[in-house]
Amino acid sequence: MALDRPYSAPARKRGRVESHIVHEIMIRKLETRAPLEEADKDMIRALPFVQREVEAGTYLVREGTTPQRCAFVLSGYAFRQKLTSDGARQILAVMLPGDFVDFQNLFLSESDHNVQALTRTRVAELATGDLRQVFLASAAISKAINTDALIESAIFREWILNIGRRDGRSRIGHLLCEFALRLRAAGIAASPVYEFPMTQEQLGDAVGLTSVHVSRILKGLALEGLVERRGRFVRILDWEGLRDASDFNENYLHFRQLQPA
Amino acid sequence: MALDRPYSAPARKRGRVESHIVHEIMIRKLETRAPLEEADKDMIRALPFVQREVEAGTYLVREGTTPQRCAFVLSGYAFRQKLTSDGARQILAVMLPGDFVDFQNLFLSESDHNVQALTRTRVAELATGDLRQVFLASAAISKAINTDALIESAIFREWILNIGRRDGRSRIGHLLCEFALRLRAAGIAASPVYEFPMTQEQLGDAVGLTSVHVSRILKGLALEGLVERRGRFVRILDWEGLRDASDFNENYLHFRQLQPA
DNA sequence: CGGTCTCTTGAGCAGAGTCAATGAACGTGG
DNA sequence: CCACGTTCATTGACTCTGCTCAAGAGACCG
Repeated sequence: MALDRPYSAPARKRGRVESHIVHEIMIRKLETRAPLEEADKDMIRALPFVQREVEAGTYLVREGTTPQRCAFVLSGYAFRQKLTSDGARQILAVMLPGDFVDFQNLFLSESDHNVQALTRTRVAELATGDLRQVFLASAAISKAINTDALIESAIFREWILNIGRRDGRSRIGHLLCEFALRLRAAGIAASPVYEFPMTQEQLGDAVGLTSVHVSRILKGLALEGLVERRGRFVRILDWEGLRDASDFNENYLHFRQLQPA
Repeated sequence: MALDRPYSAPARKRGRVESHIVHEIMIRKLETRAPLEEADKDMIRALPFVQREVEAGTYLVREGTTPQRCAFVLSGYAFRQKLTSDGARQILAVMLPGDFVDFQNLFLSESDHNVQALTRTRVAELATGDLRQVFLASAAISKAINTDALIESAIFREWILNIGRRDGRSRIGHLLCEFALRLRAAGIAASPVYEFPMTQEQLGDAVGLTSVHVSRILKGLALEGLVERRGRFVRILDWEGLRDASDFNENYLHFRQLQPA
């Protein structure tokens, strides 16, 4: 499989994000999860990191290992993945620019799944130990990190429902709706009608279908005028129609998740 | 459906756990997630709670509401659940005695799923606001709560893999293996070979199958000598055999999850 | 411009669903 | 303590969604 590249892919120089900007992007992300004081922000600004660009397929976390670094996605996409013993792959989550990859492992000794780059991806890597320290040192940051992990959990739950109880057409549509809204929330796409680079095999691995069946479903959705297909990109044409066809309700994404007091 | 009882089922008096014991049980649970200082334990001991026993089917959390109380399971079982628009139910998680029900909603304003009692269940209910306060006041407690939520996330991920990429027989077997180990870890069953009270419809809703098909699969597993069936209980007879047939690997349960430093 | 991925399409198959009817188990009230 | 109603489990017959296998066509990249 083309996605099985070794861990240390060559870092690239181009596209590098200015160092102090990286910290501000991280802070902006955490502030969407919980309000931060200036002192909290300074703790984030003090975190050292290494920036690198990795090829599609590069492993960022391997199942069974203890992650020493936590990547923060600057550009490109990454995904969580796990295999059955007979080699079937299930994609568990997709991470967009502005997502921290490894809050899920922050206090667990061994990762229970793999994380790979979906496309060529630029990440800033923090030391997991540093992250644990700021978690323990600041109540506001621990709240933000915890909230972020809880929102990812909410998405896991919706995926269980999606895969367990919806038919193929709804599953695919639901996934596309989710990406559209998350891309918009991350400031990557201006409208909910957008496109996303994933092969049909990857789409299938994310919703528990084969690539052959995904191809047929996408063809059907295109014939209905709901989506448009161009290579490994899918574009949503009719947001309302796709949302209705997919039983999609955005509540689980918790865009307005801050609890009252 | 018999499970649709109103929120406030009558509380019962019998089986009541002595009040100070409840706090110690909570502390013991949190200590399996992170070490606590005496000061942390005292904060837990200071938390007021209400004890009540609810019938099977009673809702502990409703989707779309803001939970004001967080239940802690003293005896019996509870489960998370979510419905599609055409009424199909997916069970997302099962909670055992010693589990906190609502860390998943601690910092989210609206619950994205329902929680119901699976059997008659005794719970201690804490005020969500109190819990948030101790989270913010103690780094050790916030670490314990966060770790607990991360382990539940790890189980969500495994369920996505289970439902998305395993056949019916493995799905059911996998679920039974998981319960066996979690029951043992919770000190409820002495060996991994134990039984669990769930109807076949509930089993099906947990793994994305119909009750009819679950019935056929259980019959098959019984014929193979892997499990024994008695009414709504299933008992594992051949642990090794079932584990192999189910592609089960306990790593995702993170029984030894405490990270080094 | 050749090789490798990816996508498409057909044909046949099978795992799981649906519908329906019967039987067993259980809890409760008379 | 028995009768009854309800819930749960079982089984058969039939259907269908989604899988497998396979071949060929694009598309993309170096």
